[in-house]
Amino acid sequence: MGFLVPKDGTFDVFQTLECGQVFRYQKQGDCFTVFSHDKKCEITEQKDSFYFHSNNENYFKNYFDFDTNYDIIQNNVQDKGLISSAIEFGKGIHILNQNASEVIISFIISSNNNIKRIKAIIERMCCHLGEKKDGYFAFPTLSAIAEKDEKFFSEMGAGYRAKYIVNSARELKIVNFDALKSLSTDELRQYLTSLPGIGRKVADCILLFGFRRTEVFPVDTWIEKAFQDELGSLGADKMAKILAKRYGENSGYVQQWLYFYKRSLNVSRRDR
DNA sequence: ATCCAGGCAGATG
DNA sequence: CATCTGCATGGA
Repeated sequence: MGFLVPKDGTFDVFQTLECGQVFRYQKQGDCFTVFSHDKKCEITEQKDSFYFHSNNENYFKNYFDFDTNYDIIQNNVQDKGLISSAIEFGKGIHILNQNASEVIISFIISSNNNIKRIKAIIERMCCHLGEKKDGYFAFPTLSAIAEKDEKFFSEMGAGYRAKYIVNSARELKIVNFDALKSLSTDELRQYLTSLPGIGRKVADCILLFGFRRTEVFPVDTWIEKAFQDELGSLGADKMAKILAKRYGENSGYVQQWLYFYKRSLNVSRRDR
């Protein structure tokens, strides 16, 4: 139950998992374990290939997005300077094809929070509320979340976001996600921002990571600082519109390269 | 002790 | 429309 991906420079498991798009993974030595919804995958780095081991091989072949040609995208982004440095630094990043409801709940938790704590909150939620699998817990379903109350998620450490998690889940559990996927990006952003705890930035992360809308450019505190010299102190919202227009369909990729680059230079390795 | 972390909601000009 | 403030929590 496994497959090999050769190290040809177009994919790197460390960069892909550490670039901030996913929170539910672990690293032990040269082995990564990733969880998506109710599924698990172990990735071992070998001399000249990555070995993927899972009971859901096809799911993770799609999850890790091996059908996108990242060389072409990188060549199409012709910026010099900062962007090209960021691409060189993170050229093995793939944008994952994640479970949409997991992304929504995870990024509600992410707001005004740090990655280490986001991961801990999500892990506790899975242990207490997720379906028990063989040796791990699934991400909680929207229905399971909706049955709990605000106090429960406060006890998970979610802070003031506890009520956002419950109330958004209670709305989302009756939503047809196939219908959401058929909406335009602007329509889908408008719907997402109507949910409690979801503003422009969280919505853009959900659009990119949960619905693969690569024409959005999420602007968080790191990205905002990276562009303040050039664009000044607009708000994050205006900056997101300007950058999405500038980079078009490549926005999401450029954003990930930049985020990973800037954050890696400023965050110690222990803070993960 | 103050600031910051993948910001948002609500109140007020 | 824009700007301002409070907010849970924990690490630096």
